[in-house]
Amino acid sequence: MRVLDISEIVEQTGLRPSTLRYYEEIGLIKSIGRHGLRRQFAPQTLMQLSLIALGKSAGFSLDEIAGMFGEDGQPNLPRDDLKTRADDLDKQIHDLTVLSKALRHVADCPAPSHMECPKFQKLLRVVKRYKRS
Amino acid sequence: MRVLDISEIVEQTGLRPSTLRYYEEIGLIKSIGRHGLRRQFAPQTLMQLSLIALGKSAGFSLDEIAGMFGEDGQPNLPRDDLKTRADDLDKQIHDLTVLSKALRHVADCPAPSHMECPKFQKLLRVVKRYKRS
DNA sequence: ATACAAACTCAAGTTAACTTGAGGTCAAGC
DNA sequence: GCTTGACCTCAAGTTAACTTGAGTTTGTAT
Repeated sequence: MRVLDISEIVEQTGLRPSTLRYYEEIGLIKSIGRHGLRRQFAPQTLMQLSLIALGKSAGFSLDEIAGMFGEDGQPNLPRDDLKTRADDLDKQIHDLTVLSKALRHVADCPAPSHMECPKFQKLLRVVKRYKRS
Repeated sequence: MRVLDISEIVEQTGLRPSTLRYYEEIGLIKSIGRHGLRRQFAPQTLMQLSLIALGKSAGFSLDEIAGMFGEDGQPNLPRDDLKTRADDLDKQIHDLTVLSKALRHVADCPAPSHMECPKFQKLLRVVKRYKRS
């Protein structure tokens, strides 16, 4: 199993070295050993970093993400938690879709001010109803 | 036009008073006057706060959101900016959708460890290809 | 053997978005 | 007219997620 230098990880992920060291410090990833001072990473780490990036973009905190990996670095979560998280995500996706549509509409709306546009007002009402639930 | 006390805003939005004062401090919202010491808000503020919440959940910073309102508190953005933002959102929606699907799949997957599941591996590859673009 | 680039450590600094706390003020009810 | 509770101000503290910087240590190339 090939080992990766921190610079290779940097290159492949676009993350900064300081970020990787920080991730290791908080236990989010682990280096597999050292070559002199230099950290060596397992190739699997790249996959972990993909998942971490994905999780972050989904709005999870690093702490939460850390909880999604087992001691071995393999993804590991009880099924119910996973479903709950997926539900949260779907909710967020719905939010974002509303917002995206709102923005696109506003961009094309001929009404002099957005608040005068009935479609925009309707979107706001939808948001409000949704947020209350 | 009725005015709203901070407590009414708190009740209707679920935000904390300190948050509202903070939002006012940074110029995100404006109070319309005072009753003694107490801030009075226009009803329109509730709509603004809806948009702010939506923007936040979409990953915008308060600074960015502040830039989306005109001096009068009406939404206000150049069309190109709006479209760019909508494109960003769609990208993020795509991300989240991938993640949601991944989570649901993992929750139901019979493979002993997730990494052994071909579907999971495919998802990771998709993520990776996507992130590179 | 020497130089050097690339890592390293460790403490301290940074930014966003709030929260907390101590002490002050006021409108309304008794 | 006095109390009280809801607000207020202002400075300082908090958390997450990193970044920066100063000084140190190598493995590799000359």
